[in-house]
Amino acid sequence: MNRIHRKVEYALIALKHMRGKNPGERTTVKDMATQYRCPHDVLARVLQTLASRGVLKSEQGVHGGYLIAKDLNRVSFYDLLEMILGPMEVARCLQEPTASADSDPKAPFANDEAAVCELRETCNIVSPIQLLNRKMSEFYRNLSVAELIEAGRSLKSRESAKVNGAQL
Amino acid sequence: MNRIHRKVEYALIALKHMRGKNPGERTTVKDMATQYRCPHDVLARVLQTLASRGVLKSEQGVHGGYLIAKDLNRVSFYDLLEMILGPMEVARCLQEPTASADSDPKAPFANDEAAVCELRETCNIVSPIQLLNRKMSEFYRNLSVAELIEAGRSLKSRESAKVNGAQL
DNA sequence: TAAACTCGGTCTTTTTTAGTCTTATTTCAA
DNA sequence: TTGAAATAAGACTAAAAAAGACCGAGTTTA
Ligand code: SF4
Ligand code: SF4
Repeated sequence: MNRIHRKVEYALIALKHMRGKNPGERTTVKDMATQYRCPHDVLARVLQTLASRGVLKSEQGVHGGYLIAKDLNRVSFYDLLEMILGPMEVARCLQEPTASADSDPKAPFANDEAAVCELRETCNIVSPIQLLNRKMSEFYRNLSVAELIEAGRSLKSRESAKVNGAQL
Repeated sequence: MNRIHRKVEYALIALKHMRGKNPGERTTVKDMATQYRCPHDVLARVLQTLASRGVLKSEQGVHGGYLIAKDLNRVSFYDLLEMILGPMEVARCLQEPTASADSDPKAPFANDEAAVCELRETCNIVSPIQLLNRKMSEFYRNLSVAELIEAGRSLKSRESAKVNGAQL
C-alpha cells in the first residue's frame, strides 16, 4: 500500500552514500550504480534533477562526479519528493493550494481545473481530500532528509536487537 | 505525487454519503454509483470489503443495502487504507512488523525475504525506509475517517456561500 | 416465484512506473 | 590538441499496477 517510488529510493541511497564522504570528495554515478546495483541511467537522471535543484553539485570532466551541496537537515522529505515526483497532489483534482514561492515552469495548469476529474461535479469529498493533502504535505515537510538517512545509526532495530542476527 | 487510489476515494464518498443518513437507513450501491457517477462494480467491491471488516453492514434482499456499522471516530484512515489496499509497506522489502491479528492467506512470505527486492544485499537504506514506514503508519493511524469526512463542515472552502462569515 | 439486491470471481483495458537506448555536451589530462 | 570520462537529456520500450467491465450465483421479500 502506498509504496514509495524507486527513484526516491535511489536518491536516498545516493545521498546516504555521499553523506559518508569527506567534504569536497566526488562520487561518480557509475560508482554508485555498480556498488548498489541500481540502473545507471535512472540514478543519473535522478541525481541530475537533484543537482539542478541545488541539493547536489555536479562536476563534469574526467575527474567529475557529484557531491552534496546543501545541508540535508534543511532539505525536507517533501522537497525531495517534490523534486523527483512533482508537487504533492493527493487526488487528481486540486493543485496544491499552498503554492509556496516557487513557480514551476513545467506546470501549465492555467486551464480549467474541472477537467482533471470527471467526478468533480458530483463529488462530495473535495474538502476531505484537501484536508488530507494539507496534512500529508505537512507531514512530509516536517521530516528532513538528514533525519531519514541517519536512521539506524543511534537506534537499534526495534524489538529484535539481536547482534548475531540476519545477514550482514 | 503519491496520489491516493481511486477505490479509497470511492470508499470515502460512500461513507460520507451514508454518514448523513438516519440510523438504520440503508443505501444501495446502485444509488450511490449513479448519484456520484462512479463505476458500480468497483464501488460494490470496495463496500463488500468494508462490510467484511465490520465497518459497514450489508443487508441483502429486495430492500437491502449498506449502512454504517461502526463509529467512524474509531476507524483510522490507516484502517481504511489497509482494508482496501493491504498492509502498509512503503518499500518492497520489509513486511509491516506490526502484523495485526490477521493472518493473511494470500501472503506466503515464509520464505526468504531477500527475494522481494534484488537490491537488498547491497542496500544501505533499509533503516531509513523502516523509519519512514513507521512514521507514515503512525500518521495514518492518528487520522480518523470521521475527522476526514467531516472536513469542510466547519471550515470555509474556496467559495463559501456562507453569509455568516465563518472564516478560517 | 420472481424481482431486486448483494456477493465474489475472472477477465480486459488503461494508466503509471521502471528501465533502456541513443546522442550531445562538458571537462580535463596526457 | 585530442580523446577519454563524465554529465545531460530526449525518446523509446517493457513491465507492473490499477481501474473497470463482465458474469454467474446466492439472498431476501413483495
Ligand atoms: S473524486 Fe472528488 S476528490 Fe477525488 S479527484 Fe475527483 S473530485 Fe477530487
Ligand atoms: S531498495 Fe533497499 S529499501 Fe528499497 S526495497 Fe530494496 S531493499 Fe528495501
